[in-house]
Amino acid sequence: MVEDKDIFELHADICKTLANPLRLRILSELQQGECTVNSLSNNLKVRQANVSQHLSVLRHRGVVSIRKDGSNVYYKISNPKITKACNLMREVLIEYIQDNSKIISNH
Amino acid sequence: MVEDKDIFELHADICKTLANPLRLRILSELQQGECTVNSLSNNLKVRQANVSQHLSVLRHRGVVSIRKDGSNVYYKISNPKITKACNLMREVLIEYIQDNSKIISNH
DNA sequence: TATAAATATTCATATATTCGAATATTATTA
DNA sequence: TAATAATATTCGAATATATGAATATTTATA
Repeated sequence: MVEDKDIFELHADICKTLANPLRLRILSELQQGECTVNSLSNNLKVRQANVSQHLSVLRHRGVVSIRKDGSNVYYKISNPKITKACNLMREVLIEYIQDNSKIISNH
Repeated sequence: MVEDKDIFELHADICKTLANPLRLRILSELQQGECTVNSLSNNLKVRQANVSQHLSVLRHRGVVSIRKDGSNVYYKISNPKITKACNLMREVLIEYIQDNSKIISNH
């Protein structure tokens, strides 16, 4: 499948993977270090099945990887550049919000 | 609208904006410098209306901004960090592809 | 082996996105 | 002002995505 896609489609797939608030919250948790499905579920107050679904998306697109220990599955961010890219976008967002509030407060 | 959303939703919106192959191709063109709708349409071999639709998405989410000159509209990337974030993701992608081809060639 | 805990999957419904086709708007120029 | 060029918008159909509910799978332990 991956081989049939051009670089822009693959790139879009990565962005699509990040384009969900809950997946971003999960990734934000995982920036602290690896975490099990249940911990994520509890910390984020989101149903286990739902967390699991999103982790599946993240995993199949290579954004996170796993380590199994007994019946626990520990998830972690597979490439630190993912975190960097996310943080860069976060900066853009902050700047954007600040600019906007400047404009609003000028009126 | 923006004020009603939390940081993760806004972040997801940015990612969503980048999560389309054609929009990424447009942004890739715009990395060379500002460009009109028609030039983009011609360079990318995509219908003008379609390019215009995607530019509208990019603009309303603050990723690109415009400069008008007569009946021409010049589009450019509004924040260089967007480009950096895109390029970082591209690096992740390249690494991912390389790792995958290693795995494939080992079999 | 029966039970429980942790995780994953499937299905259905609701919602969002994409594109082409058609058409509208805006600005220039004959 | 009529015609043309550049750009934008609207609509509908096809496709993709997200969620909850229900259930299945896997692993550990009594």
